[in-house]
Amino acid sequence: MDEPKIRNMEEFAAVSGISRPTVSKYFNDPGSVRQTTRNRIEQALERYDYRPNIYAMNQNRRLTKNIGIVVPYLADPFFAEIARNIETLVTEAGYRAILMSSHGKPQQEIDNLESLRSIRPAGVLLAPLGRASNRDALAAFCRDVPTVNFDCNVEGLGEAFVGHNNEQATELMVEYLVRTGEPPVFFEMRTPPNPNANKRRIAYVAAMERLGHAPEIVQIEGENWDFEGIGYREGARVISERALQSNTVFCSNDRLAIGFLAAAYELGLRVGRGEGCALRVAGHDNHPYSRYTCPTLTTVSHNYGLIAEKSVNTILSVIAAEDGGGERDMTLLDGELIMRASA
Amino acid sequence: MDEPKIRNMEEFAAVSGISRPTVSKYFNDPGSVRQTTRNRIEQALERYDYRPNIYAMNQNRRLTKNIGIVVPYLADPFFAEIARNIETLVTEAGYRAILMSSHGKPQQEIDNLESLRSIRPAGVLLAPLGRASNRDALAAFCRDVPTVNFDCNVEGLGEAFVGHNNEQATELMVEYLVRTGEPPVFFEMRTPPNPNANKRRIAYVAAMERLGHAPEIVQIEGENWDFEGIGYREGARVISERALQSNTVFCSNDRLAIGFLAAAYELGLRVGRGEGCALRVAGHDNHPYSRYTCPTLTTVSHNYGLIAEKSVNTILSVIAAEDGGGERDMTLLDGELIMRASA
DNA sequence: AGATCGTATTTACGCGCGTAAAGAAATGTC
DNA sequence: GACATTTCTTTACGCGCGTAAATACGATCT
Repeated sequence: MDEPKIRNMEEFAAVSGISRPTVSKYFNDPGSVRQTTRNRIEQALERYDYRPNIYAMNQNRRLTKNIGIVVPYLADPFFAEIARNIETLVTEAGYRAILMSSHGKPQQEIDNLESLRSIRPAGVLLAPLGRASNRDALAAFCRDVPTVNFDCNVEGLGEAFVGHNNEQATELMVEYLVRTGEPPVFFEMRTPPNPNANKRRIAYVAAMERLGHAPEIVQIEGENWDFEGIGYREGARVISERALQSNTVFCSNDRLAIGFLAAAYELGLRVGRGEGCALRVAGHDNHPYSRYTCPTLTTVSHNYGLIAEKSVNTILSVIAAEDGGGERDMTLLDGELIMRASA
Repeated sequence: MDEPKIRNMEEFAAVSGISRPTVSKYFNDPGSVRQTTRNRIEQALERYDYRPNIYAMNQNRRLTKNIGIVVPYLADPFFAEIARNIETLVTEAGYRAILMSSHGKPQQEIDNLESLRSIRPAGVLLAPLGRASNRDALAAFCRDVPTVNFDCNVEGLGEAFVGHNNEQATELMVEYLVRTGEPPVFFEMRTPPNPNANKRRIAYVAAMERLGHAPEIVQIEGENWDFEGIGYREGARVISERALQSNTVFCSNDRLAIGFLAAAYELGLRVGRGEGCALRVAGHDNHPYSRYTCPTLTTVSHNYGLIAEKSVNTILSVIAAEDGGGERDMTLLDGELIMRASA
């Protein structure tokens, strides 16, 4: 890096011996200029410290190089993990990732999208809150900005949906639990914030009936995203009231299961599949903390990597296609049984 | 909202009956125009859907309204929680928060700062990785951009530091543990990624000596940010090798403790302070998951709210002051003992 | 009523870059 | 070597807004 500070593309073009429009072309797509000129530019880039002004660029470009990522709750390591995967892929594709969390609040979700709208992103990857989401506002946003919906499906939202195959995954677990012990009861919130929960309940019922067992569902109260707290409180209640019709509990998600396990521990119930165990508990999601529960949690894993990859590829191709045309395609990725100690 | 789309500030100024420069002034600071003109602008704002182009604004403004937030590891709910607090305050102050995670990787930390630099933020709130950070690169960034360093102190970095009082907090816990049972051994990583760990070890030694006990430190191997995994693996080793000189273990942080508790559970050790318990385990941080461990984790809490508040206030005043002048001031916020079941 | 002060308006320029058009130069083809 | 083709240069304009300077206006005060 030399001393003379480069102030703008004009000056940089001068020192690299190339015209400004060509330099501009290079920055928009390095492959669009001849190899020899590209070399000259890149040599100059090593000698001088210059980067195009991002605001001036985006002001005039029809499409920015920004991709928004909106998740419902970043303090949940599950979403943090998916977001991390997506962010990496987005960056590798040469885009700038803007990560936003709705913190479980519908208004924040709207605000995030409005904020994104003002930076004119090329595309957005959106994991909606679900039940609490303002559908109309989301739909209005998706009409204006290319959007791929992931994790939590909202009918008709965005150009595509990429998510977890709740049916397959639930069936996998039910089958396993039935095969290895008492048929499970299903433990969930009465009004889950996320529609995945509904899919899982329905799949549970279907799987149980298919296997010739009567489905039993325990629906607990709780309104917010403090799933562990809800699982703990209601788990303790359900256990002490002996409201469980089976010694096997299939929680709608790992966070509820984490709370449930804490409650079981506190009440002195031994959880696991060996003798001497009073209860089997299973979860769903393969949450980052599920391997450190006591006992470690048997669960069904999302395919984190593939969900991220497919989501990013989809939004990139939508951006490249420039039209919102075509069907809204849906991709469901299969889950995998993670056998640990709790069931 | 009426039909005629407003395309720019010129048109908006026309329909609101105010000159464009005055409208510009309004958007930069609504309080800087007369009440009557302000009313007229805000009336027009309700009738027409207009927002200034963010890129054109930032291109010319000397200072943008962006504030960067960089944390070492967002998949850690501890940082997610602090980030959430900070983000909220930044937004309330009328700034746009740009949240970035270094994912535990020094190169990513540099990349984040470089990326931030290109959007010319008014200020940055930086929680560095710590030991692995590239000090020179961070320092170079802080020379150019007003920065407040938080959580993990790097000597001389930024205009100020806001963080947790590790000395006070550690002493609090040591005193409690000594008072209620056997003096604790200190369980930590030999080469912790974060300098807070060093402060805690030193404070532990000092507190033990002050109370007339010989400090005992167990240093375990492990290089990355998978603290639970390290605590689990090494906790299991230490327990089975009977390498602990006390029945009381004070873990350097909650994530290690979470792993340790999982190991103890698996090995059949009962943790807690009642009779029949083989071990007491304490942590440090009041990690969001520490209330759901088995048993629930006794720990020392950060003052999340105050750390966020003080950090944001500091960066705002640095931005307002426009100079990097003055001392680098340090704020340490006291921790609070969180008594739960594990110790 | 005139003087005074705080605001608003008018005019004008600049920011750094995208992009279009026309012509020049380099490259590839036979 | 002549030609077609690709790529670069030159020139020029526009994007939407910040901001400065000079001027005009209105409210307030004496």
